[in-house]
Amino acid sequence: MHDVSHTQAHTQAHTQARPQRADARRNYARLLAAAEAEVAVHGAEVSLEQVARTAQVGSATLRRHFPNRQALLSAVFHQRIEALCALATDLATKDDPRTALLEWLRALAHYVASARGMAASLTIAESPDDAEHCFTYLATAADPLVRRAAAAGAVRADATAADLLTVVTGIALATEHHPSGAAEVDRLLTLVTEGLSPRT
Amino acid sequence: MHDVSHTQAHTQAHTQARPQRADARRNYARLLAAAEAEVAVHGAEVSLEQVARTAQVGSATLRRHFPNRQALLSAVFHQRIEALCALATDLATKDDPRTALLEWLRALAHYVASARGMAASLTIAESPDDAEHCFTYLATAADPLVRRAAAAGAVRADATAADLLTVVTGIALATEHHPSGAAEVDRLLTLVTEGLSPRT
DNA sequence: CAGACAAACGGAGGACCCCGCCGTTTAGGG
DNA sequence: CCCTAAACGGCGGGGTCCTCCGTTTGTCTG
Repeated sequence: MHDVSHTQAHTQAHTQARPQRADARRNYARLLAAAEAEVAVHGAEVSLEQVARTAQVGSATLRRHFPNRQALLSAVFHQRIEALCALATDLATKDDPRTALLEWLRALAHYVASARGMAASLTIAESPDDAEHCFTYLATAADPLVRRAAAAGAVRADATAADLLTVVTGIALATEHHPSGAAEVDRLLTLVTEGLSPRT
Repeated sequence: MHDVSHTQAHTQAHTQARPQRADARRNYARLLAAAEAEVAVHGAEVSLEQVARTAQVGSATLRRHFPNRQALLSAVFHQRIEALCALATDLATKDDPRTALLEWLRALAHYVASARGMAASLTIAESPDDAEHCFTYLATAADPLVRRAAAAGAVRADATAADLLTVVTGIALATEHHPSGAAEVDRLLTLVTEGLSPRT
């Protein structure tokens, strides 16, 4: 199935010994580098034409490697997503459940606030079959962390990893155009973890 | 000066308070009606051309009445904003501080979740001089409510009305493309008001 | 080493959008 | 009934997204 080439192209930034031509690999790398630079400046609504131009590549080539905007964004943020997943599995073994979860949430907030467009890319579900969608990827990685915290009574039992993810990305989205920036995100995160108005 | 409808007064207060020509008023009304319909379908990223087309009006006429996208969105959501402000002042006198605030937050969440594009329009600060920007408008209206709750110890002292507003709109933004919709927003709101992980 | 063939490329072009300009229409006061 | 300023809207330039399609080029094979 043609999906093989796509999956390979997107997620396999590390292992690429596949039936792909050398020039294709080269262009993929140029596109990814250009996309990182452009997204860092313009966020998730970056002009795809501009990315192709920066990479000195035809616009059709970009679309061949990344069929839609979300695919490009996923690739751009893939390393950061991976790092967060690794941190989640790491924290799941150490520390006490509550501080582990909080530390992870804070790391997530930091990433999402500092990388322009990352929060937006976590909310968009563009392709119907997004088994590899960044959001679910992160959610499944964080799930054990949340379950463990729930078991210890550190979070409400009905709170899922997806919920926490949604709240954090939401805060980032709402503060993105906001000048104060990352500091604001951190403040709001503590606000919601402690509770806006907890029952006495 | 302010004899005209509220919606009109809001957008045109700073440009001109003079009596408009009859055709201008008529076109304004048509544009607003068209915008409400289109925004309800396509959200905040609605095509301005499409709005003008639906209103059977030239695109320049739209730009004359609404100099930028945010102005149009502000007008579209003005009634809802007004209603929320009225509710805020109403609740500020009745009920106990905490339930009053919570009720208002819930009402806000409901509005923002049901009206497509409203959350987005609350985050965008397009024009530099937006003293009448919807967000600040709402924030000042909610401020007494928050202060009263803070005085009663129902919210953290460092939480401002703008903070609560940001959190709620953020949740709405993060769940907008999400199929589950308004129910999800409500769930997440209780989650953050109670606290994701309050200290024991 | 020299084809051959599929993989990959990139330009062109259509559809749409935002935006400003500017000539034309028309409402409404004198 | 005019006259003027307010209001209108068409047009064109520049941009993006996206698709098609002819051309180049890597790579595999004989």
